[in-house]
Amino acid sequence: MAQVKKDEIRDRILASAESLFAEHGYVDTTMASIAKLADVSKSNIYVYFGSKLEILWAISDPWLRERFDALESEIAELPDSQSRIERLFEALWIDLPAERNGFANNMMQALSTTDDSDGYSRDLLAYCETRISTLLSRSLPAVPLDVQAISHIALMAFDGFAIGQRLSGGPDIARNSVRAFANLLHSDVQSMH
Amino acid sequence: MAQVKKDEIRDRILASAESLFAEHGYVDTTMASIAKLADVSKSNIYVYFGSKLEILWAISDPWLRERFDALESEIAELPDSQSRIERLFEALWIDLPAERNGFANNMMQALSTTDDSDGYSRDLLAYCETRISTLLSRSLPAVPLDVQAISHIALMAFDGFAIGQRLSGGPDIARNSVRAFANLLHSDVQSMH
DNA sequence: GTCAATAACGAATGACGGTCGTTTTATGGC
DNA sequence: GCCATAAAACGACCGTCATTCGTTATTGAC
Repeated sequence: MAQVKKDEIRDRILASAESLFAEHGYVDTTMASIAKLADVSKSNIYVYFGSKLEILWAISDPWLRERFDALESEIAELPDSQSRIERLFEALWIDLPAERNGFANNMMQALSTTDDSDGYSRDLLAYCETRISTLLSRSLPAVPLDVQAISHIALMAFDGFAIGQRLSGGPDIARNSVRAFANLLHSDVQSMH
Repeated sequence: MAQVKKDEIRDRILASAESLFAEHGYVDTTMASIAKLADVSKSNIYVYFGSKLEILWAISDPWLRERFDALESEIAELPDSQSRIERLFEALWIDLPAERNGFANNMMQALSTTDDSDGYSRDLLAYCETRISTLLSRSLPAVPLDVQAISHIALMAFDGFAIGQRLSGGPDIARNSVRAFANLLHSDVQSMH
């Protein structure tokens, strides 16, 4: 009995925001620029999304889920424990933080400035941690150690790598970290046999 | 030959900002409120500091250095490797992120939103990583593993714990992470003997 | 005491996220 | 096909904030 929200407009807003967030970062992207690129009035964006932050999560959520799905398939193909673990942390600490011009850093901007009032963030992070736990369990030949705690550390470090992406000294350090951590886990599990 | 900057004014500005950042967080603290509490005009703050961000670093820098000094003394007193390592990660992942109402999160806000143009951040982070490396080397009974890489991971995870402080599920998870990681390192080094 | 450099100030300025009042448009009942 | 209406869409506007500007007041050297 009235006009109805169009998926196409919603998608245009998301595509516009995604592109601009990736290029300039979350804080340096204005609602005006999102509106302009989407060819929609600024105020109309608020018909589709409650806030700028909500747009960010609407982009981040499916992106992360998709990346974890892809990673799960990829890891399942790998033959041995060592390579599975290494691939897991490589994806989490190198590939994901670098993807789409460091898009993950936008999530860190949001997480660090948000006042927890968004249930969003907590849920999404919890989801990620669960996925990491599953991947880790499947990657190891045996599961003697506290997988949940290790997964938590891995996720916390992901935050750091996401932020550090444009700062900390190049990809070499990250690569060493991946190798060192994988070795640590691997040798620990080995020693239990 | 002219009026001169007064240390007392500078200190008042820093004290005011420190208190407000701790209470409301970096983004929710306004220059106006800093000025008011310091009993200084807003514009005069810019005589002493180039920007709001510069104030944050002027507070963070000595704070971190002092905390590392204190931690170093504290760890030196501990009798065995296991307790030294645990204390190190407890300080880094629990105490420091919680201190002063989550002040470390303000640094994360700054790091994630800054455009690297500040050499500040990079230097300070490098400094922290060096301190962690030293502490880690001194805590372990032997140093077979890649201490630098492990320190890097520890610092990256610090970022995550600093952000997660107000989000992630309570202190229990962090405490488990500390224990799990300490065990991991400890048993790894042990196995080398 | 005078001079010049600059600390200190109050009043702008420009951007930004978000809201408001109004207009336009799609839709379902007739 | 037409009307009533709810909601999408819009442009103007608001409040807030970091930062800058033009001016005044203070200081130390001579």
